[in-house]
Amino acid sequence: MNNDFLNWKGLRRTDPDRPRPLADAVLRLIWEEHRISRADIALRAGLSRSTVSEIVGEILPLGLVAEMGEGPSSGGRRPIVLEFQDDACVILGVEMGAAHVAVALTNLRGAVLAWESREHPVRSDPPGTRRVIAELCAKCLAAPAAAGRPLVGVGVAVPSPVDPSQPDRLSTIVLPAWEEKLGLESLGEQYGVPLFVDNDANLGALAEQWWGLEEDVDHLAYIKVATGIGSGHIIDGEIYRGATGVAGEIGHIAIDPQGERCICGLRGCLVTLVGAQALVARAAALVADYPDSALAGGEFTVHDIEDAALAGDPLALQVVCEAAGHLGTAIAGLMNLMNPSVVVLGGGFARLRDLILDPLRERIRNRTLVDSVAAAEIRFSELGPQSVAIGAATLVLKAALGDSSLFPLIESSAEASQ
Amino acid sequence: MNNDFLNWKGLRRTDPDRPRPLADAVLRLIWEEHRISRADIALRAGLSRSTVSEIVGEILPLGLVAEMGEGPSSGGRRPIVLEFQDDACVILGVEMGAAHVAVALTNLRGAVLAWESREHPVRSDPPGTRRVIAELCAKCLAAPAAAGRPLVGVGVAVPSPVDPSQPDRLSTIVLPAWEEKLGLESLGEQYGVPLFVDNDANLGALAEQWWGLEEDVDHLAYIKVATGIGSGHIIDGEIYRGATGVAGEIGHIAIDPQGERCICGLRGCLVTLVGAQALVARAAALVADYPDSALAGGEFTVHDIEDAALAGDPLALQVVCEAAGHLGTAIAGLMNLMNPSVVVLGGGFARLRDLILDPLRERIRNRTLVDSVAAAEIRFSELGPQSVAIGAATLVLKAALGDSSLFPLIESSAEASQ
DNA sequence: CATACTTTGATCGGTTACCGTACAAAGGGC
DNA sequence: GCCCTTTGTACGGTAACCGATCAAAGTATG
Repeated sequence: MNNDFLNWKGLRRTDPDRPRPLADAVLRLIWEEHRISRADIALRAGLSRSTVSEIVGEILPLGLVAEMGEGPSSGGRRPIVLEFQDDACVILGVEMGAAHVAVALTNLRGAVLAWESREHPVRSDPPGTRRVIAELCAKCLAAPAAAGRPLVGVGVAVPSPVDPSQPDRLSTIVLPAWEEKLGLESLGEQYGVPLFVDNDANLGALAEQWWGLEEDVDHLAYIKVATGIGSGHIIDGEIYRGATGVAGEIGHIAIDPQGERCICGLRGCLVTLVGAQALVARAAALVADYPDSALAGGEFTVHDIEDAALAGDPLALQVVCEAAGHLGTAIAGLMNLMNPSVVVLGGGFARLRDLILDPLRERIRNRTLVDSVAAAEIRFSELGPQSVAIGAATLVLKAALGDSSLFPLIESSAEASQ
Repeated sequence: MNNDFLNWKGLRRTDPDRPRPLADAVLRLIWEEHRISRADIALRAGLSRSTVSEIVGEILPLGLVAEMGEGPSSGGRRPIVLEFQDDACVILGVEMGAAHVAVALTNLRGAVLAWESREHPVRSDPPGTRRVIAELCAKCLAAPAAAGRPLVGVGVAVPSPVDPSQPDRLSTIVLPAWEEKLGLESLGEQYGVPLFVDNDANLGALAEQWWGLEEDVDHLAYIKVATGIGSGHIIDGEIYRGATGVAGEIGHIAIDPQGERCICGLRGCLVTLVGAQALVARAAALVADYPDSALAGGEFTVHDIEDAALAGDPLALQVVCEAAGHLGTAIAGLMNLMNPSVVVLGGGFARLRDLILDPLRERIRNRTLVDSVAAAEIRFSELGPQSVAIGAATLVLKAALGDSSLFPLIESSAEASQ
């Protein structure tokens, strides 16, 4: 509640320092529709045509929207088509993983224009990580696709909970060496753009919601199964962070009280059954029963197990299906509580796709009481390993579409208007 | 997303049919502050004094706010104190339980002015239930405290998921005899007021958030343990319903895969370990080991177990503590996923209070990985058995404070202004 | 106790951002 | 060729905010 009564039910005092309150809404509508005429804007937004004309007149010089000839007549004068210029600006999305850094340069439609990635001990080396990030960002901005295009902002995905009220503060538990400080302000200052930070799983969820689905979905869960297990949530169209920014910890949900002991001190957490180490251990334990397996006799990693499963190896399939079943139990619990309409699976484990889909679906069907919960769609990430970095860029785009003053001014906007 | 781009980040077109957009915000502020001067409103709301004066001039004749003399001077002219008239109107809150109906008549501050309750086979007898509801509502409105006070609206809590988009539709699974129709429109029409419907656990959560806590809490979970187990959630200050209105089903979360078989067809759901039947069965199974127990030799109900536990009976304590442990496991999972700042326990089981608090807290501490998750406060319902009905009334109040045109006009508003 | 300064609340003119109406341009259909 | 539509623009009107000003009624200060 606090001081937000002005926003109660969308009411808001007209902001005096920024021009025309509805301009942002119109700009966003044009973004959503890609190409739209003034008359259609008026129709869709419930504004009068005169107002829309005026607003568009103010928006055009920003260079984000251009008039692109005329559209087909529907029995009268042919409309002037306004088109959002997806490539007017670029955005940097940074992913900090546990052991790597990746940077994506995107346009205003989530398309990746440049991609840089490097292994790095992020956990233990904060200053080096900051240097690597700066370097990869510079490399991306030097790409030909970025030439002459101004930067909107930098989004950063961190492998740590992010408190909405203190975005620059990191959790001591997950990243103790960082001493609670992200320390990337200089990155934004260097380019003169704002910096946005959020949790990696949340940004994966954001990316999947914005770019991975055809339909508009307001309730989405993104589950990343790799070394660890994380999940991010979109609720009512917004990233869900919870009271202290730690929502979505699915990794330590109890699956089996008689199970293995977990690093968190308990037994039978999901990570003890589905994490990378768990899969390797399980396969090693079963290898005696499958002497013909491709994994028999030698060291192997999760990656090897996944490859073997995709090749049809019985041992790998056994391990993978068991894990999928456990994952299904956890996802069912998540669905019962959060009731998403789509669950997106990402991370290395999602490579297996059809191999794990059936055991997953069956377990979920069994464990969800209400039909409409079970009706949620289970699908795999369309963005793959880039989803988190793209999500970081999307965070910036989302902010700019909500407050168009964040968009940089574009000089050469005269040539665009035909 | 849909058509809501006008509400994107609080932007909204000025609504032409209703006067003065910010009037609602000012009215709500006065409600929040109880007593406040015009100057303080301007300060708190960031409006100019002239605007506030004008708005208050329009609000006063509604009868919801009255000038109550002057307050203390702070070095200048003494302010005129505006006071929200909590008793200007009344609200009906209806609770439909599995086997009973209860109706609360409240004022505009959640105080219960009249209370009617009756056992009734709600599940199997829709028409009879509707009659009982109408009867109890009439009884409440006939109470002296309601004399001359206009009704704002009727809120109804149903023991069934409620789809936000179709509030009048009931789930076939939970209440098959109702054939998906609530059929209470006539109740609202009879009094000429709007009808609001939501899930009972959600409304319990709403009531606890609005009236049960001293501080403002935006993330709250309400867990009701009685015959069954339900949970309702407040997220970012709003009732959380999920994509299809089924969020918060905590009862069938998996606790023990080797546990008892559940009506949902699985093993080890929370209800098989903590529900009323589960407690009775567990006590019956242990009664041989406790020949001196008050429960030995004879039939008993959950209520008896609770009473015995409160009296210090070892058998009952054993049963109750085990159940609290299981409940703690489920709550820990919920906290990891939803990250609330307060968890409120309601229902009959919450009577045990201190008896279950320790095993509950311990289990939660063990099962929550992140400190800030575990830092959530666990407390017991302050509203007790009335919480759901009060929540139903609160739903109406919340709607009216968001759209003051829902408040009825009050005739005798002249006498109030001193 | 008179004076200066504060604080509150009301009044009034000004501004902004919207609307509706009117109109010109440019099309389709009979 | 005529009439009717549709699009985009121009212009006056209006609702809802602000700032400045002022009267009323208090406190602080000499």
